[in-house]
Amino acid sequence: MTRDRFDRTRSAGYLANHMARLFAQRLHERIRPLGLAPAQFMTLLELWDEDGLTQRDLVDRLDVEQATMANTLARMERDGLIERRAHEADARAKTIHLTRRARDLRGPAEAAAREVNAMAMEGMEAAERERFVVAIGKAVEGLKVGAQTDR
Amino acid sequence: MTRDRFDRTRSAGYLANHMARLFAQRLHERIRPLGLAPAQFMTLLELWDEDGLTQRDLVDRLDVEQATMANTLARMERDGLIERRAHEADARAKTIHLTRRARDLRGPAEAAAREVNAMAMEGMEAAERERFVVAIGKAVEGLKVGAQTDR
DNA sequence: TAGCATTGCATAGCGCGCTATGCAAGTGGT
DNA sequence: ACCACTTGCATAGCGCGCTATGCAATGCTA
Repeated sequence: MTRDRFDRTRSAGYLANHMARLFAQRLHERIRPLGLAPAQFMTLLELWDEDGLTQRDLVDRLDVEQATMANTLARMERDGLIERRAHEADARAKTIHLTRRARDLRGPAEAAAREVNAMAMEGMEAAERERFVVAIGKAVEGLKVGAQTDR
Repeated sequence: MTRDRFDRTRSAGYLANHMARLFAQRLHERIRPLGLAPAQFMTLLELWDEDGLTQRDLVDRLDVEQATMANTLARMERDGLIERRAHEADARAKTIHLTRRARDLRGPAEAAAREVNAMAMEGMEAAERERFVVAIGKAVEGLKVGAQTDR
């Protein structure tokens, strides 16, 4: 018996990838004039809320690998968005602090992100948007559970 | 007046990025044993359906940049998944053909993808899953419309 | 307190998005 | 036939995911 052909246009995974690429493109073209890239914006969202976090804190909150965050922070430091200072109690760690420049970008950058979110959900009613966000959350949970736990 | 704080856990764009990373991770860990990476699998989905496409065809169907596809195809050729032959009518173009090895991977690779999709939608009812896929489609449309058209 | 495991971070290497370029081959208009 | 425009592809360079390593600082425990 022949299996159904795999239809990428109905595959949640394929669609999720496509959607995420488009989100990143629309966001990037709007925040590039500010000197920002998507992962930097994501990182700033945390730091705008709470300054002085460690790399470890950011890794935990944003769910990326430590090496990924290390590189993103290196680019942000290079671009004058953050400074790293010695941690008070732990000589291994460093605390991350925003520069004036980074602080000033909050308004325009968040506005850009809201704009992109609005574009994406333009064709949905309020209740539909709500369900959409909830559903993505469920998918995230389902996919997290399946992570390799054996390390 | 102070704007609402931007809450990433309720931002469609942030969630979309997170979900897509998780989808890619789960898929990759399942198809890595087959010698495949996610973008290669995506490309194979088209070629399993129709062999002998050109790079241009793949770019149009999968909505990635030409340069991205060129690199993905180079890796696939290096890994013995495809061969490129001279196009019959156009000396600039090449047609892409699957190797035996690539053809044989269809079953296990598609099974892996179905498995990951199932994980993601485990916590949803049938109707909810349907709405989810439809909603992602709407988001894709909304985000595509906003693409820079001025080139 | 000496020794070992854990933790925080950096770095190398690779997949895969993107933009920007460049070249050769095809096409259309005069 | 010629020239300009377009089209198909390759390449360089960069952002940002990932795994795998390595090192120094910390913590735990015998």
